[in-house]
Amino acid sequence: MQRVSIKDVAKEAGVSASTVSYVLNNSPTESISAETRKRVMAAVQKLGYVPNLNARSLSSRRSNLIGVLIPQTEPGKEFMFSNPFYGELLSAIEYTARQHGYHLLLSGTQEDQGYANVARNRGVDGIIIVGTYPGESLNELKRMGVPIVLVDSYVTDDAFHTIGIEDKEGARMATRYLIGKGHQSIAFISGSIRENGVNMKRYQGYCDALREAGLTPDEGAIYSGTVDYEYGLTAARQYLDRGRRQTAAFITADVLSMGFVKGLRQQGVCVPEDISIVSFDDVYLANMAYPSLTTVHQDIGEKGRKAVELILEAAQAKEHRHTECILPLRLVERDSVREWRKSDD
Amino acid sequence: MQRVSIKDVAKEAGVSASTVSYVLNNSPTESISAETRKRVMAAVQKLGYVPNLNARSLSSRRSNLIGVLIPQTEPGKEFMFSNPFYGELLSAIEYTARQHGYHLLLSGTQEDQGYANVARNRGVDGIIIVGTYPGESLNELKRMGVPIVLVDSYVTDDAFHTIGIEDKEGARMATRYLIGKGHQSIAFISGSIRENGVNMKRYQGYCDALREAGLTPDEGAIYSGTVDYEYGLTAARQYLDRGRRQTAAFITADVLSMGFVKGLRQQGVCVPEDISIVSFDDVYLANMAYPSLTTVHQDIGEKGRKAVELILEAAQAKEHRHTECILPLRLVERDSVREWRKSDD
DNA sequence: TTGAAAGCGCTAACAG
DNA sequence: CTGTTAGCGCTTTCAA
Repeated sequence: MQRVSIKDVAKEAGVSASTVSYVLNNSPTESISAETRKRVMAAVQKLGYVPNLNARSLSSRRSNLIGVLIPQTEPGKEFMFSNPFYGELLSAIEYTARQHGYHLLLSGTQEDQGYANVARNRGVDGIIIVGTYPGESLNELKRMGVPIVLVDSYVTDDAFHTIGIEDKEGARMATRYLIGKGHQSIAFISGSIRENGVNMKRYQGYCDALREAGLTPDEGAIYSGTVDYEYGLTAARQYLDRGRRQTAAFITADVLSMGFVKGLRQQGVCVPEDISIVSFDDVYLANMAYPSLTTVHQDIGEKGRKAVELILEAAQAKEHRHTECILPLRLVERDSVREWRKSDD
Repeated sequence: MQRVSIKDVAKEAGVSASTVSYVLNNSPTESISAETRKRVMAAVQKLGYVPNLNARSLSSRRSNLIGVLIPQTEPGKEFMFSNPFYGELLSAIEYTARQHGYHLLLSGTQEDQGYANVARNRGVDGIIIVGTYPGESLNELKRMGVPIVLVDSYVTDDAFHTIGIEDKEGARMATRYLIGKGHQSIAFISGSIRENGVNMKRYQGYCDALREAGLTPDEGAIYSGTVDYEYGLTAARQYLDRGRRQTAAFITADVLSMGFVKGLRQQGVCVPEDISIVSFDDVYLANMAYPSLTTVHQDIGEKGRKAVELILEAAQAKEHRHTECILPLRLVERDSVREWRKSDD
């Protein structure tokens, strides 16, 4: 039972409530005598007082709460984490926030009423949004006046801070790697390719790499669906149905690769013997997989950390200064690619 | 900018603030004329009013917030989700909570100050705790007077509601299955075996099954560490070091199995040819794995849903009534087990 | 260096 | 059926 309030502490310490507040907040404007401070702390200790953060944010207009919005992959589907990427990211966010004395208000996407209310409701100090959202929802949020960090979105609006990775370059790197291994026909497998989305950029990088090598991107080599294991299976089926035309695939997420590999294996097609794969993300799955996945590594932990830091900085800053942060990528070589020579065809 | 308050709405609608409050809360004690209600709703709409939940919970003592406590596997380690089980569970919790108009306050374990403060701070309406915690921390929470649901804990204290699975029976089922396939020497691989923890129960179930079959549990067949991929690798090394004495293993988590299988493969030992495995959880990993894992399936989604429902029910109830919920398990046969005959030895 | 007082935005008796 | 009033627990001028 939360019974003890600041008044109780004040009484116990023989001071006023405001004094207690000063002590607890290390108020910079007011200075408190060491003696008083000690008495107050003693009272706090004795009564086991814990400030009520709701009341605090009501009067101070700071909540020490960060709202986190994670996409619900499929509308109506309850599973937020069909991609372990989100779990890893959320972990990093939670940890960093906690280190800074912030708590997390977690929410999946609310199709009906939008997230804006949730956030306003609770007076969050900032919002971290993962993934791509319809522009309207974002506009709603924009008007809230709290810092917003977009993770992995290419929405360009100075109202938002963004944190992302070199998607295009990463895709280029992956594709070029495959080409370097002798592959001439390379599939592109991804979630939906949307404007402002990461898959669009990755698709561009993929095309760039092909063209650089004098190859022509082929419509029939594109597989696009949702970012989950199931679609990986589906893509495998499609790949087989279309006649196994490519000797390699660049797949934009490790979960997708998992499904793809599995789907192929069910039909007796082997990775990397029959088809080589370079994947993307390097979530822990990539290593667990068999064969372990050669993949474009991104620093998910850093992404989460940065996201929180951006929020915190922005909350401090007097005027809004748009910040953009791009994290580097690197290719991790594992076992899902093999050299392809003319003679293999 | 959250500028519009209940007063603004009241003014706009030409009524008092309390009337607005009544309308918005569908207050059962007060009845409002259809006319007034309409005017208020119109004003709300027009001004884009969203109630401030902090203020609301300050006066009503209900926050519509559920605290969720997820274990940080290793102290100091920032990764909350080294086991996808947590991600799946959290998804279900979040989704269910949202359907009921609740939000989630997410926190990893705070070694230093305990979670009690976090919860009290924010005045959560209930707390869902996943995993096993030191008794002292729980006692602190107990005194808070909000419903608490323990997920997967065998702490027996009427102050808490619990939701779990038939751990012992599940382990027995798994082990018996292996025995049925002709295995006489079966390893037990798990996270730390702690009092009140699930692994203790599973260990018991494992032993029971052995004894039922006239076999004797063997100290040397026990591998116990942390519930993550890395320990799976380690266990594999240990298994090999100890001379590959068992022809099968019951492993208490799919992530662990992933590591174990991988660790074995690195040394050229194959599943199920050289050793059979029955795992536990049936997270999505189990299916992705190669070979896909024969595992004890638990309904993680249901676990999350029930946890939220228990909180909600308890919050409604006038007097505390201890509730306990045990979910059933079933074995899912996949590809990680093979029949073992005498001649194979 | 401290305290009094006002108020953050909302709810909940209690009147009327 | 609706308004008045008094807080919820805290912060924050302003004065002393």
